[in-house]
Amino acid sequence: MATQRTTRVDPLTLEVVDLIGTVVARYHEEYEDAAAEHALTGAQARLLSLLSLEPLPMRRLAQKLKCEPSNVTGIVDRLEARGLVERRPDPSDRRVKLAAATEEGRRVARSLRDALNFAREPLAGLSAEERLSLRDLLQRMLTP
Amino acid sequence: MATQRTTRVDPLTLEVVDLIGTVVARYHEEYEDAAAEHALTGAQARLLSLLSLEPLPMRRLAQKLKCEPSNVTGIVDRLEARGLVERRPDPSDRRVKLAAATEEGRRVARSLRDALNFAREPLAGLSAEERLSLRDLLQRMLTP
DNA sequence: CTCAATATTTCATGATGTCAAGTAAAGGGG
DNA sequence: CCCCTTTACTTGACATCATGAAATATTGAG
Repeated sequence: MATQRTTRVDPLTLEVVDLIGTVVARYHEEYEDAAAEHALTGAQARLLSLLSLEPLPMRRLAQKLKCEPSNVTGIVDRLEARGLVERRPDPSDRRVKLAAATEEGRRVARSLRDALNFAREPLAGLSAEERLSLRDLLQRMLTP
Repeated sequence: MATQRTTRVDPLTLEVVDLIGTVVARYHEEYEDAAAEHALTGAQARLLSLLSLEPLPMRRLAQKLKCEPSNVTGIVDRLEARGLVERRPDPSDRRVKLAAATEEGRRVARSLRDALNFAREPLAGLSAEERLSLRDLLQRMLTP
């Protein structure tokens, strides 16, 4: 009874899983740090990045962030109080409010993105061929 | 002035960065889901997983979780209230409190780990050779 | 027009996180 | 031995994030 379940998974897979865990931890740390340098929380930075591409209804934001709409209300409130985001009426549906990044908001989002790209320079240590290989492996991992 | 900064980064690198972002999002989602199935939050699951290996002083937990010690107090409080973790005195230093997983806590941690390994099965779609290749690429990415 | 469905907000609640202040113990220098 | 600084942990106050339930406004179907 209670045979060792760990023996079912080969060591190489465990090693790769562990490495991915490390990548995830590193990524998050850098994201939070970059956000903090702009006096933003992680959630605020993610929302602002989404809005820097295009205005979105509150409901769509909640779907993209995988959280409740009532939560989005608070995050947008705080960004709006700082002049980074504004609410606009949707001409085609008066129930809907479109959240949109202001000029200042887009500026901050751009700066944030640059900081992140800089932080991710570790990729530069890989040759073009290796990056191609990494891209293919990640793609196959994500679309089974 | 203000030359396009995006032109400095090649499209392949951006693509890989984007894929990593997707992996990170997927990983987090699955981790939170697995934790929620055990009625744990992400933070509680991470802390319990650490303690399932060995008891640790509160201070070390804060370092591992990259947060303030006062925060760890609350998380351990909640896990202790559910009988998954207990505080023990450190014989060699009476200031220190060692947090340790209980028998039940270790059981939950084991179940959580199995659920995660199951969720990460996408790796199974890669051949041993490909997993080796992925391991090497990730390692080189992480240790520049 | 009526009524169910949808979009958003508000409120209550809990978890997480920070910071500052407090308590207790360790450890060094006189 | 007695200060005095440092260290470990807890407590309290506060902000953010997250959920769920209830309220409001609007849409759109019958």
